[in-house]
Amino acid sequence: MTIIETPAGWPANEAEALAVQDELRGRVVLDEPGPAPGTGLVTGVDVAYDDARDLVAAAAVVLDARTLTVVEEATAVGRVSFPYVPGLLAFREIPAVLAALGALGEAPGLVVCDGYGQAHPRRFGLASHLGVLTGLPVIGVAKNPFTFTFEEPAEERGASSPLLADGEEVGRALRTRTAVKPVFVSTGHRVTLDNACAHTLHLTPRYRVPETTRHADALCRRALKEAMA
DNA sequence: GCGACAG
DNA sequence: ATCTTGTCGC
Repeated sequence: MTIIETPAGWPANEAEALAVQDELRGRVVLDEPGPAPGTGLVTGVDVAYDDARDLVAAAAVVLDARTLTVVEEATAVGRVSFPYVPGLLAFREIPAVLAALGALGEAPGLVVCDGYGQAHPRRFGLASHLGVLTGLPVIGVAKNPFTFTFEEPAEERGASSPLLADGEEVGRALRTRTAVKPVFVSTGHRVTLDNACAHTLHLTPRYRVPETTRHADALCRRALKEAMA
């Protein structure tokens, strides 16, 4: 369990955060296919909060992409560095996520995070921001549609429908379990949307949300409780 | 202007 | 995200 340090020059308010998104947005890479699904390593990251005590805990869980077994885990705890503001989630989560990723003893491979990447009001959600700062391939799998409207995908697992913004497909509502509410996939950095959806399906052999986020979610909650005790 | 809004 | 009991289902 390492300590989270807020990066120097981290935005102190919404105006500064918006300026940072504007500045970094152009560094996103969208023309790389990304790693092949089912090969190499896949790392899930997630963050838990206790705003009353100003505490935050993050977890990074590395899985073997082929077997979906846990290969390594890392956690980090510290103080909250930004409030939750829709559209600025990255500024709240990234310091913690970077600390957890940095505590790993090996390269994370593909990173899967909760939230959006390109499917974002300014095309620079958490997954894209994390990708630009780390240089790693990153995708975002969100549990809620945020501000996007979408057509209900067919009932079968694997069915999807586009998330549109200005007529462009910035993400997909993807059914990972038959007859169950879809998840919302978008690419963050160095991965194609098709590939991001393929990865998401590989990571959901049994539950609606990816194994990576299930492990990371459980671990960061555990880390937060330990930090309080 | 008001409400909605990833986690 | 988080506050929270029981409950239906595989």
